[in-house]
Amino acid sequence: MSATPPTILLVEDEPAIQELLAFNVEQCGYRAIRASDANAAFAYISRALPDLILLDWMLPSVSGVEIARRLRADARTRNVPIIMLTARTDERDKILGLESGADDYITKPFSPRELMARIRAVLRRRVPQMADDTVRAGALELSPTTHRVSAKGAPLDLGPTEFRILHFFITHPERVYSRSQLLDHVWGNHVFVGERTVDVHIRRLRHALEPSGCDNYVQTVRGAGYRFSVTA
Amino acid sequence: MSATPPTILLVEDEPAIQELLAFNVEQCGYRAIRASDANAAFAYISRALPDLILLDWMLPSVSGVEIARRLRADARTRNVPIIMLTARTDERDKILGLESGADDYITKPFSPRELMARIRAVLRRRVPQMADDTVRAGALELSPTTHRVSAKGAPLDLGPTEFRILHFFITHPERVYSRSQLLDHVWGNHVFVGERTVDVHIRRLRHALEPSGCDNYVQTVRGAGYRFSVTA
DNA sequence: TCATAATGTCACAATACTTTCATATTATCG
DNA sequence: CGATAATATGAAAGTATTGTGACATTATGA
Repeated sequence: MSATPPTILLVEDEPAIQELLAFNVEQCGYRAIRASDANAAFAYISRALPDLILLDWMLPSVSGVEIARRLRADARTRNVPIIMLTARTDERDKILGLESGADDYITKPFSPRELMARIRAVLRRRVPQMADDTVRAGALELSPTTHRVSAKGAPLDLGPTEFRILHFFITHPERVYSRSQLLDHVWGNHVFVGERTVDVHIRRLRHALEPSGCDNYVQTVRGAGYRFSVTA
Repeated sequence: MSATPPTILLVEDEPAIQELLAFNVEQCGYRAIRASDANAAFAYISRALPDLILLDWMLPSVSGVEIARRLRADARTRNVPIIMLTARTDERDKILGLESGADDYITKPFSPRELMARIRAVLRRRVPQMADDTVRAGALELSPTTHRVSAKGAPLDLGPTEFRILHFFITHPERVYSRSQLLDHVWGNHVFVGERTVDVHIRRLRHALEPSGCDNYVQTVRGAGYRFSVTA
């Protein structure tokens, strides 16, 4: 989250604009990957999934719309957020951009501020942990920026790992995550840590939530993993 | 989803525009709920979550931006898509709208076509990510991702095997499966488990379904096996 | 550097679940 | 209607999964 900055793939053929994008993106603390055509873009994507793709509408050979369509067709890349860059402003284009599966679009010339606002907005809804918003669930309140947690207004003392687990849970409620999924999401991809370790940290998290009665938000789903839910 | 049309909550104080929105929305086959201020909106939301919220920027007392912020902060409402309706077009407004967590915005006066295209786009990208792999049969609802089962809305408590059996049944209704076929499909191929074991789990499944009266969905076909069917 | 906190791992306890088995109940057919 | 086979049911034994406390190891900060 704050340890590894979100990676943004820029697909843009004009070097000047590509440079401008990269500068702004990195200015905001994101990692920028450059690609000047569809081939380069897919080459990168096949190796690692970016957290977001900035896609130029007009590209040599394969267009941005076509790239977006292909990304949406593949299960692996289906959920990667896409922001479309376009010079046209008329209504049909907007609609096409949205219909093609882009999460948002922005028209050239764009202001850096607007670009960044859109990037943050898209990241916030697609990768909730990435946005540093204060999140709430039931009686719990967690603020990533101040790194504080409170239950019913009373401050809680959590270790770093418990904090990250709770943050992940609050931003991904109602869904069961296996131990290995939690390891991937909270610890980082493919760590060499035993799965039972998750149990222990879940236990510590529950222990910290116990005084406020919020410990039942963290639910065991036998044979499947854990689920965070405000409702029993 | 296709059985019950998506519900769209309209938060708009001007009656004329509210009516216009409702007309268009219902024209598209959605269900429109009207609210003319923040109180009415939250009153509805506290009872049931809409599939999407159309939110006017300018509202009496509590603004649309403020409403969006509150919705995004709470885990329960965090994932409800929001489209912001605004009369202003200048950049700062756009940014505020996005920062507040809106999924999209549209400026007044809007064309019905654009409005509908945006609604569809937002619904398309938001719904599939949340567990809409939920399967239904009669009064039953089962969601693999949240690992929850409910009958007539009331949550059910099932063991792992019963959960898998019910999942298999709901996705393979109206057909008789022998005990060994069930063992293959639910337990896994060629397990060394006695066939009578199936009976026991069927019994437990029925037992769990009994309070809701759904136990007769699981039917015995003497000499052949079991069949799942909503109709007696 | 030392003191302190955080982390991961293990062993064992506590549960929840599965399977089997013995027995009761029900259906089917002569 | 009775004999027989198939299914239902309850409970006990067996198995797997999860909870928990203690401890060694590794970061972190004064």
